[in-house]
Amino acid sequence: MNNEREKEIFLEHLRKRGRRVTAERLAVCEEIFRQHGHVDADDLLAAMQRRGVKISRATVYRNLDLLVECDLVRKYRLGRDRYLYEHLHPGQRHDHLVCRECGRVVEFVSPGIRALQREICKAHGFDPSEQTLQISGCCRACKRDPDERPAAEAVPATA
Amino acid sequence: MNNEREKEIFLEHLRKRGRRVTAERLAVCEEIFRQHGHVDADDLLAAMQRRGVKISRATVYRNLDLLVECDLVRKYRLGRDRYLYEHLHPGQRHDHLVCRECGRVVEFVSPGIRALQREICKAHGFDPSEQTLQISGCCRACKRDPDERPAAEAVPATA
DNA sequence: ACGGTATTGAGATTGCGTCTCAATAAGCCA
DNA sequence: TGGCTTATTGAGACGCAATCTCAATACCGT
Repeated sequence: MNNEREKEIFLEHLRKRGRRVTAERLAVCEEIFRQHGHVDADDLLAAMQRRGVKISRATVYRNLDLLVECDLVRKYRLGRDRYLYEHLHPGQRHDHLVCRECGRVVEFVSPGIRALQREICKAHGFDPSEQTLQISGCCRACKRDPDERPAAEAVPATA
Repeated sequence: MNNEREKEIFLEHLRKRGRRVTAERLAVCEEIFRQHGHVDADDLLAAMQRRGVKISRATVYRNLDLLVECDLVRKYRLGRDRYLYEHLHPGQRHDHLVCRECGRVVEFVSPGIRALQREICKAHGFDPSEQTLQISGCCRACKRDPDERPAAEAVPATA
């Protein structure tokens, strides 16, 4: 993983807009790159503090938004709650199945759906910047054992 | 529009679960059916109060959720903000293009995407209850005249 | 190294959605 | 129909994520 390449994208984005490169910005950038799957802002803050980084909650929010601007991070709401942030590898867009019972999240990629989305945008003269497809329902495990929920805040099984 | 048919679905849903039929429930049901496009809970409350209905905010929320349960109303977040509620005509599922500039919302239907979604669910043994596809970006009008935004909180152009 | 100015931090603030609990009323039954 | 049980309502409190405020800090062009 050459995070260097992506960090450079971030720095470039900052410079291009005359924004400053600060220790906090680099720290947020590095931390979100270290994370796998979906994290919320407080998770990230906690992780950074555990690592000894001194940074405030507001700054984490602010700088995550900067990373979203340059497409290195995706920001969305999965279930219904808070925002989740996810490190976005260039050219690896995916969508989500979310189980309402156990919270498990499964990622999937569908080139077919992607293509149809592009068609729809073209038909409407619409210039897409972000596309979110999210299917919530009941996963295989929960259908089988409606009670025995696999560890509530679940594994982001990348199936 | 025979809202009668749909109102009956609601009443049936209530009875089936031993829940009571109240004036407030009927009022929320009728009001959301009267609305076109997407409204949030407070819009709906205001509309009802304007109409002389006496009802509390909490009750609006509670009863909207009841309507969501029986698939007469869809509840989701469009941009990033609050929940939006939308009267759902049976068998007319659609998805949304949302313009980040002017807020305009365009609905579209894609049977092809629907079919692919079903396939994906099947492949994962996933039992879907709600599917949301949302594409945000820049609409034709805003691309043409980046400044002249058509009436901020926009028309739900059903194209 | 200096100075102008963007950025940060700590805590206050906002605002949606939910919860609380006493008062009310729906609906079953005699 | 009237009485009784219990779900539902209303008013306001509450929780909580995200944003905002503004003085202190530190980035970066000169």
